[in-house]
Amino acid sequence: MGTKQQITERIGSILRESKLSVTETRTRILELFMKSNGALEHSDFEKLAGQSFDRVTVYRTLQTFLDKGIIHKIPTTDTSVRYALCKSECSEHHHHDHHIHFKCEECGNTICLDETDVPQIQLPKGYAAHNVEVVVSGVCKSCK
Amino acid sequence: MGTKQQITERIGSILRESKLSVTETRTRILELFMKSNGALEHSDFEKLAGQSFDRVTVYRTLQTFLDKGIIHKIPTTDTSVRYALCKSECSEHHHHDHHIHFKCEECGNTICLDETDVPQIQLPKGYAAHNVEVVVSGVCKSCK
DNA sequence: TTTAATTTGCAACATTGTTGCAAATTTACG
DNA sequence: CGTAAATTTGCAACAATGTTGCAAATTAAA
Repeated sequence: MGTKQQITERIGSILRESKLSVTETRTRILELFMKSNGALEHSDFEKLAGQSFDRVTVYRTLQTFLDKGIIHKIPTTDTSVRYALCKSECSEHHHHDHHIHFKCEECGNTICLDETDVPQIQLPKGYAAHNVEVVVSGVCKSCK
Repeated sequence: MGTKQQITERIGSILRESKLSVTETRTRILELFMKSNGALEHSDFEKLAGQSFDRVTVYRTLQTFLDKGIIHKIPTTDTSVRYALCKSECSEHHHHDHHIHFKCEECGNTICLDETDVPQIQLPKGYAAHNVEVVVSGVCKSCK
């Protein structure tokens, strides 16, 4: 994980690479992503950070991070939107988010399984696939 | 598809099998599901049916249909929730929804691909899978 | 350090989802 | 068929979530 110093350093370079100003809100939101071992949704930021974040700023920050390829969305069957950090090989124009997601039914956590391959899907004739999203639900390592 | 008469008949038996009263709202919502060749979200009902549905009734009807296994949800990366009709073999306690979903980037439609198998996913050690959701996005037959 | 560009926070608003309750509709049953 | 019981609906009121414009604050550039 690294020292607090190193994390701050890493966050700074992520933001600078994306040509974004290094601000307190952005730094703290990225810290929360790095500390959490799973996906976060909008309401988590207000909870995790107390009253200190303005709702609007969180919405705009997450949207900016999405645009720059710093985070990605994870599909859900409810109205919440979950976000997770992209790996370092991702950038605004080049994504390597080809991994599956796992949602634990016990702890509710959603994590990215980077080691697990996305399966090939044999579609019916006439369909062209651009992207495959896989979300497996079950019981995770820690909850077993 | 069948005549209007036959559809009404079919809807009646779906509702009776689930021990639900056959009401006008429920009948019309099921009709919309049957006529549409894809998944519907909440706002579609207000659009498709003009002003005639009360918002609250639509929410409650969809929740009831979910509870009874008449419809199922489809994962999305936005805040909307998409619903589609289950096949006839589904019921409150016994689901056969093991199919993948396809979202067309052109027409925006989401459909169930019943013929296509859900892939086996090889999870890391320590994870137990109960359910696998797959959503493929790309271009559908009609838009090609 | 000063200026220009970016970001933030507030207010106000729009949309989406929920709850309680009385009126209306549907079902069950004589 | 007609009545009583059960279910469903619609309204009002509210709660939660997401959006926009704009002035003040912060950050970057010189």
